[in-house]
Amino acid sequence: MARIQAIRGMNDVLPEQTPVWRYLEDTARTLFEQYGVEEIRMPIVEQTELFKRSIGEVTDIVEKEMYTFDDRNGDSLTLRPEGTAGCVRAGEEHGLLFNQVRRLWYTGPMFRHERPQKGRYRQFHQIGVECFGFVGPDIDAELIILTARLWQKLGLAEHVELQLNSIGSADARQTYKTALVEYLSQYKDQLDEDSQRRLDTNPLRILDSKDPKTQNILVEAPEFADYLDDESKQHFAGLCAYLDKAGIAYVVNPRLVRGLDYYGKTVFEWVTSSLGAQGTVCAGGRYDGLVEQLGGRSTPAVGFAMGVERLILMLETLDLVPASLHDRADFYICALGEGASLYAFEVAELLRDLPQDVRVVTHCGGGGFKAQMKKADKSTATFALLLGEDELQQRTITIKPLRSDLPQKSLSLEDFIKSVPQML
RNA sequence: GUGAUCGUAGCUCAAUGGCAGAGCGCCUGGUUGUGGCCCAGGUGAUACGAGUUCGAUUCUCGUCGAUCACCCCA
Repeated sequence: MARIQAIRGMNDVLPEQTPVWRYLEDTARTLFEQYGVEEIRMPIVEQTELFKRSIGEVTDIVEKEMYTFDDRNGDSLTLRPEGTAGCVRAGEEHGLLFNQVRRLWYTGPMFRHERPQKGRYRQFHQIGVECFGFVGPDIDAELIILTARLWQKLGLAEHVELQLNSIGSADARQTYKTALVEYLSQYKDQLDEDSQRRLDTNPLRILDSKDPKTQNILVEAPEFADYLDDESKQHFAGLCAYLDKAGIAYVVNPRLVRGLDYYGKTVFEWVTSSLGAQGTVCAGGRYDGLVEQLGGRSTPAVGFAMGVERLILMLETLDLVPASLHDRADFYICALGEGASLYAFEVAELLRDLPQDVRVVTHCGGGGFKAQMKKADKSTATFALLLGEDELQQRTITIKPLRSDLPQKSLSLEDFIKSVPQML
């Protein structure tokens, strides 16, 4: 009797959880509309090549974390590990990026074959925004201001910190990378194992190594700020000016780098200490080279993605989920006897006909009033409607308030329906 | 991919190399038409597979899964 289970790291979102998910999604959606950001929906599967070309061949994501398989016709396909590549592909394919500006957002599942732990799953969800065609730092600032407003709305503002950095132009990064490798190579033996490996693969990553000895060596390392190109410097200064004016606090973290190859200039992360090891809840940056790299015309771009599971985890641990989210019924209709049950359905449909989207649960499955009332209580309904022989004969409704001490009363069906708008 | 801890009822947890317990939940009754509180009764479990043993839920191994951390990342 081996039961079939969900795939490791791929979670069901149960009815108790879905209201929180919707709360987050709705809040974000409303906010995006306030900023003129349009929704786009992309497929979950893309050609493997798309991710190799955008994320970078030597990144961990591409090397060992992608769900890649051959289609029946032999094409190599991959479950998307992130949203940016697909968004660029779609925008490019449909001419959305040609000679114009765009603000786009999307949400959905992403897939990475990692070992699951708190705030990290194999199927996880992101809400992302990507903006195309804007060169200046104003759009970078706007995106950060947008996210800050989202934390405000969700009550998370006190629990997240904005970290900011500029990783400069590709040339500046290359020059710095060479200098860093040269410096670190002197101490190669003293570096931790992972950092020794990264010396060849991704030296910038060594900067945020957690190993104390490595951190010690880094104290004397060349500073990236000294290698930053003038254009990136100005861009960064411009961004900071916008943020200062908007009153948004940030920490410049010179060690902040990105795991994906396509970033340049602005990078930022919103981090929290309330989630354990997975502290990043939202991260993004500028990627001016990506569109061209994927075969399009050179187009400046900047974007970010939020980790939905991580944000929900935060809302739950910090007890910031509004209790009202779990209210899901206005009326629970109890009926005793066959005739009354038919009457109950009639009443229920009349209620649902009303213009204000009344939420009605009819009791199905029989049983006495006592059992039905228990269900009514559990249903979160504000009122129980009791229909028995008397009500059926007289075409009346007995209304019992469940969340207050007000007495129950009986009304004619017609009067009841009329009074519903005042009741809710 | 690496390491540590761990899998007992729908949920949270007990216990034992020899009949597996509780609380919550759920069902019924205490009210032939009334929820919450209370009382009584009922329901229901050792992840899967091998091994050791007279006997394994307990000991060993494997598989699957969970949790936390590393790695990586949202």
